[in-house]
Amino acid sequence: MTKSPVIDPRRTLTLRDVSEASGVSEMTVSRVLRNRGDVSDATRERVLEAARTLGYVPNKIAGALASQRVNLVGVVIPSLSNMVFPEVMTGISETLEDTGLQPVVGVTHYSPEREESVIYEMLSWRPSGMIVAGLEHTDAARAMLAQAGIPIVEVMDIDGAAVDSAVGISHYRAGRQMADAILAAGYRRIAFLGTMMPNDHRARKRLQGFEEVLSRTGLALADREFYSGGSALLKGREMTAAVLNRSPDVDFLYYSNDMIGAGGLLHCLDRGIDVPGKVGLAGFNGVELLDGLPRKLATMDACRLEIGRRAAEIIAAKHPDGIIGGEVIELFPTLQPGDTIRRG
Amino acid sequence: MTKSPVIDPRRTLTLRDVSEASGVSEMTVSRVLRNRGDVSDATRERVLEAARTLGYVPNKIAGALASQRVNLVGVVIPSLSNMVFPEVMTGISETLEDTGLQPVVGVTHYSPEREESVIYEMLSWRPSGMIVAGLEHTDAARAMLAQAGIPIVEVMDIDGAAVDSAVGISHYRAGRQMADAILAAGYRRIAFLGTMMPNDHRARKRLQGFEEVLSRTGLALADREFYSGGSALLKGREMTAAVLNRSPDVDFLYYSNDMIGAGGLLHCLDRGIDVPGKVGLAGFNGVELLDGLPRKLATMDACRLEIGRRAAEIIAAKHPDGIIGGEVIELFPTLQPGDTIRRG
DNA sequence: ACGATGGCTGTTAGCGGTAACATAGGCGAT
DNA sequence: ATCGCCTATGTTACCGCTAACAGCCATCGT
Repeated sequence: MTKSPVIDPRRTLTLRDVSEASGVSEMTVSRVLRNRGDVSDATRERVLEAARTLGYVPNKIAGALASQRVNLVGVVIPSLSNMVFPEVMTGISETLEDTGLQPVVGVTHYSPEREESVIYEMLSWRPSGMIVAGLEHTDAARAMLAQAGIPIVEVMDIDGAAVDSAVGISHYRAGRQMADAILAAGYRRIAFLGTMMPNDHRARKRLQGFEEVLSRTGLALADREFYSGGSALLKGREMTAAVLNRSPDVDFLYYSNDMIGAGGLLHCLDRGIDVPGKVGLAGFNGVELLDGLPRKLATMDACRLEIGRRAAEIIAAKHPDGIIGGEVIELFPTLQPGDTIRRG
Repeated sequence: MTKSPVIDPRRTLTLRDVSEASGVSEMTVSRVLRNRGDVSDATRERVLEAARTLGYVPNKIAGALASQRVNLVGVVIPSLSNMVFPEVMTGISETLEDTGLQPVVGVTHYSPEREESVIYEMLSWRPSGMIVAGLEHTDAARAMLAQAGIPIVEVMDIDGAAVDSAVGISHYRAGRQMADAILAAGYRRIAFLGTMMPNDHRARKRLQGFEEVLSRTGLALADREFYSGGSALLKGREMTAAVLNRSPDVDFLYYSNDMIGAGGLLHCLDRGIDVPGKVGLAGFNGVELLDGLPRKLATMDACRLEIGRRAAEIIAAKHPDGIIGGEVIELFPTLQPGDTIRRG
């Protein structure tokens, strides 16, 4: 607006302002503020002093455009409201901390279309890398990621084809493993309780692995119950009540996540049901919340922190020039039997 | 690197590529992609087709620099791992959704220094607005925010001086209100259990209000216990056990958040303590987790969703030219007595 | 027929930095 | 003194896009 030479006191400052205030060229100021190249101590002091008193904040937009370098890493996750993704974020942040890279979060609410648009939006800021939850994306999203020319890490899941790198666990195998443990403990009439969401591919894969093991033993799920939305703990209670009413003879409840599992556990204890004698329970995730429950729910930890760390390491690794990528890192969750499965 | 005229197939695309592929000027392409200005339908189609087949993703860095407009809103919060801030985020996202603005999250881990650096980092991207949790900041951070020339909204708390606008509740008053309710129910030997963190100013203010009411009635806290880190639910149990051992005659436990309150409640129920007859309990926040507990913990909701919404509305409101700002919106939490305070 | 009008497209000049190169001294070795 | 070389600083040319303005052409009223 103001093209007049009159100095607008509310105009935001530029390098030129600092340069004039300290009597050196803009380039020198730039060098001081980025700690790059040789600058004499006297000059450095003068510049820093000027920048400080003016309250100069550099414009990274201009800097990024000129240098073709952006210190941002896009992180695309389905949700922030269940404990799992925040913990992945923690792992990412920790690891990125001393690399100068900064995570930027986008949330998709489990919608593929939203995911596509979030990815598009993020790529338009030309980040140095992208971390995306899951392997399932729209074709357009996959194409954009593949073309972006930056490291891409798909996290949480490794059952499928990755665009570039991947870090996660096999949910399919996790489901099988839990089924094995449950069968080994002698349970036979097993019910599944989980989310309705058709786009929660990881829960789907766990269930698939789980059912495969059952059917190979000549069994099938005795009952199943789905939910969506609401307080997971409360939903867990309600679903459990529904299942136990409908199928009084079930002897095991397999939940797609720990939160509803915890609700189910509380319900069983309320009803005075013998856990794990009459009914066993298991969840998934290994959330620390469980530590405070009256009885420890059987679960499998999803290696969330570790996944975040490893993903960030891949992004931060300066694959100098030749972008290598294409790593797939499988982590192995451990079964935590807790107190809700009969001990062999 | 490649200054040669040879086309690098991995070079990222620019407007020029789309312009050449569709036979119109860059400017026209830009207009099509932004839906701005008049473009004939035929041209529009041709451009969109070209952009789609090439897989062009605009460079917002260049766009932002040229237009001096950035569709980002910085959101600075202490943590993602307790349910409260994600819910504020939800309110913000919802409201920003149809404004073209996009939230960018930064996490401070309750450290003022980290907060300062996160704010600096964010301002250097020249966002359209900033939403920052709390009113307590370093002098430098406050100065940067004040000088930024964009709307600033400080959220959660209104007990103090705002840089620009503020949306939140009075935690001081919330503490007083809870104390009134507890005293009214006849409890007299009251203990406080809360976080150690010196930078959780809101918990501090609640406690301050709480103690003021007690002391005005000639009472003082019968005991107090602090924690930091770890599973809040478990910590709640442990702290509660410690307090009940040390001070067997307390008749009320006031927790600084619902999560430890829930742990405390579970502990009391385990021990078969008469709640709320012998011992009453109350927390703070109104997290939906509580709905699934065996007994509903008394709490006060912190209006988190609403705070997020109102803050985003202030940012999104196109205060055309004349930046008005300076609004302070106080919300009023409601006391939810639940089942853990004796009913008068 | 003619300027006025309006729809559509192109041209020019930056936005605020940084890479790359150029330059001015100062100093020791020859 | 001459040269080379290093240190400290300045100059120039963009990065990829958009605001602002300048054309051009068909249509329209008179």
